[in-house]
Amino acid sequence: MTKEILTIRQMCDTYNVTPRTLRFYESKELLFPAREGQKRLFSKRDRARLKLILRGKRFGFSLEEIRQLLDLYHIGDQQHTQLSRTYEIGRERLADMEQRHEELGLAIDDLREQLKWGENMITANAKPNKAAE
Amino acid sequence: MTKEILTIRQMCDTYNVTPRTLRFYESKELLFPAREGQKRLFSKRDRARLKLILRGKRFGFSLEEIRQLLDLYHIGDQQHTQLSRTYEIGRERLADMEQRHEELGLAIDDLREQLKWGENMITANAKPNKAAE
DNA sequence: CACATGCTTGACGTTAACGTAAGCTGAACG
DNA sequence: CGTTCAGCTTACGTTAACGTCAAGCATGTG
Repeated sequence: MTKEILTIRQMCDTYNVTPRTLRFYESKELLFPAREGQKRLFSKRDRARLKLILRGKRFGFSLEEIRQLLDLYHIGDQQHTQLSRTYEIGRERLADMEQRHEELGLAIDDLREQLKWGENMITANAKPNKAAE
Repeated sequence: MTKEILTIRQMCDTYNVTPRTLRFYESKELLFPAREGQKRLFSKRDRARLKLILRGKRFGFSLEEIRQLLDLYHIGDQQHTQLSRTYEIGRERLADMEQRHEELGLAIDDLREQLKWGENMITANAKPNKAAE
């Protein structure tokens, strides 16, 4: 069974981030580790949130955008202040992500094409000079 | 037929960026507009590059990463200094993008699930309180 | 001609997302 | 008991990607 509670260092090693980063996320209200005296303790929920944060970052979302998404994911836990507003934000983000997903697919196709080109250029060194400026 | 050459303002209006941004990209060697006296003139190729830049940004790539990709796209035009190195970078980026594409797909599914949840919570106001800490 | 318009080049300011260094605390160890 | 270690807070530093003036040409217009 995976350990229930992790120290900051264990978190860092597990998710490959620095202590500074975790404290920073806490200061920005993306994480809410418990305290044992001074020390931060990270629960399973904190880890889930961190995973979402890191994933969001890979997609180019800002921490502020990610925070809103996190609120959405933990919609059950919070007081449902402005719940429908939060929900609305979620719909928007989802649409955005779908858009990006599609664009990214196209970009990948493009790049693949381009790399085929490059392959030719390397194996054969033919450069037909298609068109002058 | 779309106009061949655009001024900086026309570029800005077309692609919804500021002059500062275009000059900045030039200073970073992402764009190479021609000059008529002092003034910058943006060709079709510049526009293509700008489109790629903006697309790359949406995927969370840094300008430096994007510059490398652009080099790749214009691999035919450049002197092929370190051509195979450039090619290699392209392969890496491609793999990276494929990875993100997949992750993004998963994230979208997750978020969709989550939003179903939220929908329940709004229509019916039932909150079963699944598990205590 | 005066002046507005559009573009130019500096150069300093700003925000996000941390990095880094200084100095304090509390448990643990020889 | 001294110190080593892990973690804490406070605070200034840094980088990327522009924003925001300031001041200077060129060109057209009343």
